[in-house]
Amino acid sequence: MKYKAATIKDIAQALHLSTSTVSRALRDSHEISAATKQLVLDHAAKLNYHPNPIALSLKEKKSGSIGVIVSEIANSFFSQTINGIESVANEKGYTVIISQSHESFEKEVRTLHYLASRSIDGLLISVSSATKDLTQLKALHQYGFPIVFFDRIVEDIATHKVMVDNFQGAYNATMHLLAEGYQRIACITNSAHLSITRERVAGYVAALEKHGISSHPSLIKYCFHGGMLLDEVTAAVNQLMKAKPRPDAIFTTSDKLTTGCMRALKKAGVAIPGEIALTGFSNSELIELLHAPITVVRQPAFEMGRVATELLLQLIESKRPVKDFDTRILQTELITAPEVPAKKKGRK
Amino acid sequence: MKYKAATIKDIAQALHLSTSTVSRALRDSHEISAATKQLVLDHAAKLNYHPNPIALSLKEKKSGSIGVIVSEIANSFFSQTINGIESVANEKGYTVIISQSHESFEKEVRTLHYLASRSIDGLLISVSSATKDLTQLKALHQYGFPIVFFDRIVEDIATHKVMVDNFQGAYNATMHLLAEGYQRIACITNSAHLSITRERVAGYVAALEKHGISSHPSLIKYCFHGGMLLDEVTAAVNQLMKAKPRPDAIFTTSDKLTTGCMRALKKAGVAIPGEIALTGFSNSELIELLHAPITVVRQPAFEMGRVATELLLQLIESKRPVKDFDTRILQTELITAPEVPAKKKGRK
DNA sequence: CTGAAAGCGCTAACAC
DNA sequence: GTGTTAGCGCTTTCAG
Repeated sequence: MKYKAATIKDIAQALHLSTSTVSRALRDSHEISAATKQLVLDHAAKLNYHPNPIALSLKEKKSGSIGVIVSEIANSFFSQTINGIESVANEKGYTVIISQSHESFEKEVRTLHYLASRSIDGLLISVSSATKDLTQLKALHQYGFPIVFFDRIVEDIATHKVMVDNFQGAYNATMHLLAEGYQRIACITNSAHLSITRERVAGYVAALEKHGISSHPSLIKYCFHGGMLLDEVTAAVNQLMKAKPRPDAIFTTSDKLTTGCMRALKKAGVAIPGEIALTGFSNSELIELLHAPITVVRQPAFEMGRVATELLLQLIESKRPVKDFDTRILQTELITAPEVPAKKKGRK
Repeated sequence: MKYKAATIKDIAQALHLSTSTVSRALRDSHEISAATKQLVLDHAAKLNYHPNPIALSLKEKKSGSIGVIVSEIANSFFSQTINGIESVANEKGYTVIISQSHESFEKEVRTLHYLASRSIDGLLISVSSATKDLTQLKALHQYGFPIVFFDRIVEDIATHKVMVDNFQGAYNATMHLLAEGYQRIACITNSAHLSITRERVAGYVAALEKHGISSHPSLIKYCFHGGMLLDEVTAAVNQLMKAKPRPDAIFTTSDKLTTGCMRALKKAGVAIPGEIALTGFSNSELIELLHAPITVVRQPAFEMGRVATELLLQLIESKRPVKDFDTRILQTELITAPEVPAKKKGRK
């Protein structure tokens, strides 16, 4: 059962005009008499006429929609980013088509093809933790297809990029743990493929070194699936718990890892912050309600979405090929948990 | 800068064939010789040809996309539902266009027009808490436009609907509180416009009555914005805290209200479950990590998304007008929190 | 087996 | 000021 919309032709026939006259009247062209315009407008209203965007797209060779690929919308960081994306896109009359990769490379590629074939005008993407092969993205990019990366950047594709100062965010978080007296700080992080992983781990290592502590590879755990699989995080946590001497704190580099880690610690019966402290990246709004209201690194997600979308639309609407690309770095915020007296330990 | 895709015409010219032959070859028509087919297919591959979906849509008068309107994707329940929707839609080759109403009626109407004008083939909607005027939805529905309601149903529009047994879910939650010995149970709920509000409140009242307790209007607080505004929830909580005698438990009827209530109680310095117990609808995965791991009513969100989408596609693909509509009722699950000894009080 | 032509809804030269 | 025509990419009669 189909909804049959009124077309310009319907109006033209009813009014004994040509379609072009109607079209022009509708677009308020100066070469149409006021009388005719009124006639057309009235009839259009009566028929509840709406231009068919598909026909328009065919003609203009643009669809008015942009694609977004994130790993998971059920993730505070991404849903906040999407809100930012949506706010700019709607403002400018674009539709947003959201797709999830669920941290699977295969799903990402499929989605990519799908979106590209759905004739979107541009793409915003935060690559999956499993993405190591960039063939598809590069091909698309080489065709001149507008792409903007956000959060999880791909370094060797030259286009606009938006991210936070990952190094600094991780550095601050680790420094915070050090300042509280923790000394043996482990790190649970995402797939090593990701730019954010490298940068965040570097920040963590730098903070340790600043305190004269050398990082230990066995205390850095990479989760290939970025915490999508709880088992992976649990395994990492359990290994850390068995290390001798046992770490007294953990730094996690993403939302999913932070909550996954809490879950694993809870299951293992390890108290936070009593037995081990935890600090990590997270944009979850429930953090303050958690059993252990930990200190978190918060990213300006909404802002990131806005900026990325502005850059993308700029790319899309540019008349000539853009050759000069921006990399926008936003700042993170360290939201410190209320002091838990029992937490202090060690020297200092 | 635009990506110029190959068209059937390009292939036809290169091969000195007509566009219709190419078109047929591509669709593997039986009336094309194997040789020609091979020729066309090879060349199509070489040119990385992909049919233009917009041209197809124009012709077929269907876009292959469905619209979804929810209040907020940054809400566990809705993001899980969307995953369910996506899974069915992708399986069947449909694109999902997600829009948020942010619990605003104006935004919802704007979105509705927008989606309708973007020529989506059908709509899945969970109305906003502020929706009281159904003119737009009814108009769309009367034109024969396929719509399926989920979660927040609109009763007087005859189409497929998917929801949980709200009455039973609320009843079970309230009975759980009663069984634990709480007697003066308040209720913080959504806008009174919503079907789910009425049903959940009814379940709550029925449970109380089952225990010979009559419900008291002053203990039922309606939040018009469904918890989108924390102030609204805070005000409700504060009023309840001032009631004499003070309630010993609160039942909340949605995700946003449940967490909002926890936030408000925390700010007011009221301990859960020490000073007041809390139970409510929630699909958040962080519940078990909360300071007070409360008992929650969980909805089969993913499943709800799947079912709703199946019904919608059925509507879309039906040859003749559907007159026989389903209302699918799914069951909720009561996830009880681990016993906190201090919680028991009162008789029983 | 293949081609020519029309049409989906709309806009934009190009007439008159 | 208004009409005619062509064309966006594709499918589909209708002819050969």
